[in-house]
Amino acid sequence: MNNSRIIYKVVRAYYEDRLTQQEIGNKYGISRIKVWRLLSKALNDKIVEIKINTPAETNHSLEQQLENKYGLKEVVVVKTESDSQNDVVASIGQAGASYLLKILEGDESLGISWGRTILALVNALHNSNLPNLKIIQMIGGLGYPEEELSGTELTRRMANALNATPKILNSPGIVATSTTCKALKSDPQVSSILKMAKKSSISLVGIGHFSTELGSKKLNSILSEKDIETLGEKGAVGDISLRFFDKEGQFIKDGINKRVVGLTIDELRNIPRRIAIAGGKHKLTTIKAALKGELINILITDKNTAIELMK
Amino acid sequence: MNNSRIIYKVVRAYYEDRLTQQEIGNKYGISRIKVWRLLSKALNDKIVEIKINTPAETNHSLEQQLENKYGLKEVVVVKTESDSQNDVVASIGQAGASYLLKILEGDESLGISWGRTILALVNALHNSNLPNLKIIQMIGGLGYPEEELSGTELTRRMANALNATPKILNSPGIVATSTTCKALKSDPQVSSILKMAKKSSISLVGIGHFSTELGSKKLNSILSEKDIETLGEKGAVGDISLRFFDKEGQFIKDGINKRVVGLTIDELRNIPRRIAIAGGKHKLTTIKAALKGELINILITDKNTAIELMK
DNA sequence: AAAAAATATGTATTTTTGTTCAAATGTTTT
DNA sequence: AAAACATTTGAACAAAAATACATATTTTTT
Repeated sequence: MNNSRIIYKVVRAYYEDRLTQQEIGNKYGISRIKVWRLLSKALNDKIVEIKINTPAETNHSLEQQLENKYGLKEVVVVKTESDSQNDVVASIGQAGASYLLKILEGDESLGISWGRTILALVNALHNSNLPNLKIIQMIGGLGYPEEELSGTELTRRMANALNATPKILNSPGIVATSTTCKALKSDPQVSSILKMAKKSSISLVGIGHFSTELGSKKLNSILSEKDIETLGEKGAVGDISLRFFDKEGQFIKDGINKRVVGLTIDELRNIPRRIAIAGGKHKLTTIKAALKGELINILITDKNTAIELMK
Repeated sequence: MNNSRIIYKVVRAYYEDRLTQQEIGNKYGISRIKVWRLLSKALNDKIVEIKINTPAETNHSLEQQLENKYGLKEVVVVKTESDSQNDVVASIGQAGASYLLKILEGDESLGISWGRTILALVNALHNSNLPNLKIIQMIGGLGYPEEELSGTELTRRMANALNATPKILNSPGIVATSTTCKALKSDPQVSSILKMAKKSSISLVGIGHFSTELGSKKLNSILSEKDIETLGEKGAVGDISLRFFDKEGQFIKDGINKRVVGLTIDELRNIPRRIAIAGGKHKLTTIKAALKGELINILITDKNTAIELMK
């Protein structure tokens, strides 16, 4: 057998099956020393890579200050490498993943929304084994389904990583007319998931930034121009699972609410532990609003945002 | 010192600095056996993770058939796990990364475009050390600059991973008027980068799929509706670095070409080694067209696409 | 505060891994 | 085809890591 093929078998046997070099040698009929040489080569050629997961450094005093100021159950403040949106998202995603793994008991329901930050969290999750945990998609599909960050994909991937059960909401997140929406909501498949979502003990959401300008690309492809206009006029600054609110965190009443397939704002607010994961400069006003409206009670954010929130 | 802090020091010392457990024990004043226990714990708690990079399996006979049929310099055909766009992109990205590392001599210029597939490639790159390599951004910034897949970000990240020199094109990829475009192109900063790009010995591009329908979201946010309409009328099926072509791979002449800050189609075609990385069902026609027009001469794709291309 | 239980630590021993060196095999040059 | 050179191989040894077991320390319970 060719070296280049056997090296992968050896590497697997050593690191995954935890056999000794001698055992591997016997198994494949090569000398122990050759096994060792293949393993060295693998390390050298980066066929195996060793990754050290340094935990995000947190800032305890800021966390407590924020908890007190806004009356939150828990706050996680991570120091970020740089202020670039990419870094911030990756860091809070990682911190969010650790936090989640820490608090999950294994026998509960977790409703999740969607977005870049949640994607980062999912990417940072280590594999775990929580077979009695349900991951529930709280909002219908948004964006393009082939995208990594579609709610469905995120739900599936998260459930996969945790070895939990995914509960997929088989519906678009927002539809053209309230009639369609009603019809969907009365569909047994959809309604059963929404019922479950409503009873979740924990929710995990991103906080969407709203602006009538370009730049809020996320929404541009989802909402019509007219929707954006009316929401803007009514003072929307952001959304959680497509429920929009103004800068005081007050819910915005609008026809759009009758076209969203997902939990209502009250149902969202009724979930006992509501984790939001959001950070970055441009989200400051929106996060503040969500806190004021008590839409969430657990916040995972970056240090800069935390400092600004304390001002 | 607290366990939870020292464990990271120990892990670093062991895996990064390659000290023995005894040496680490002496260094931090703890017993060798305790060092061992910390290391076990680290492994258990996934503070260290061991990643095995299985190379993408390739299909040699298909590769050769494609090389012959289309007269290509080289073809890489990867087997993918599933047909989902995510999987395909990740797999060809990985294969592209290996291919690139294999062919790079270390003393050349590599022009790159942008897109999801190139992002996947960059993500799959191992760190390397090619200080004499230049990574040149061939097309101005597109999409939202804070996005991971902006050309600038990709160029920077790739250069970073390879320890090469990034050459950033400080300009939008497409502008509103040909006058602006001319002005930009005459800017010394921009023109010097474009000159370098033109002389690259290798180019690495994605193949953009064009359609007048929704779904081609990539372009929707970049081109105006009018642009899309006229391109559609002229039979555009795709683009490479925003140079559009029809289903025969023939370049589409249109006013839009005077508004693109990037290499011209001829300049692109003059680069000796033109690597395209693209796959997935919906890109079939577009890839075929690019091959017919000899816009590329090296192709990295997935098995399904390869089979379809052979029909 | 004493007893019980759980957790942490260290010594001694066994097992596994890493290194050296000389012989064997393969490759290139003349 | 022989010589010169490079590469691969495995036995023997040295070094390091893993385990078992006994003891000490801390935490929890009574």
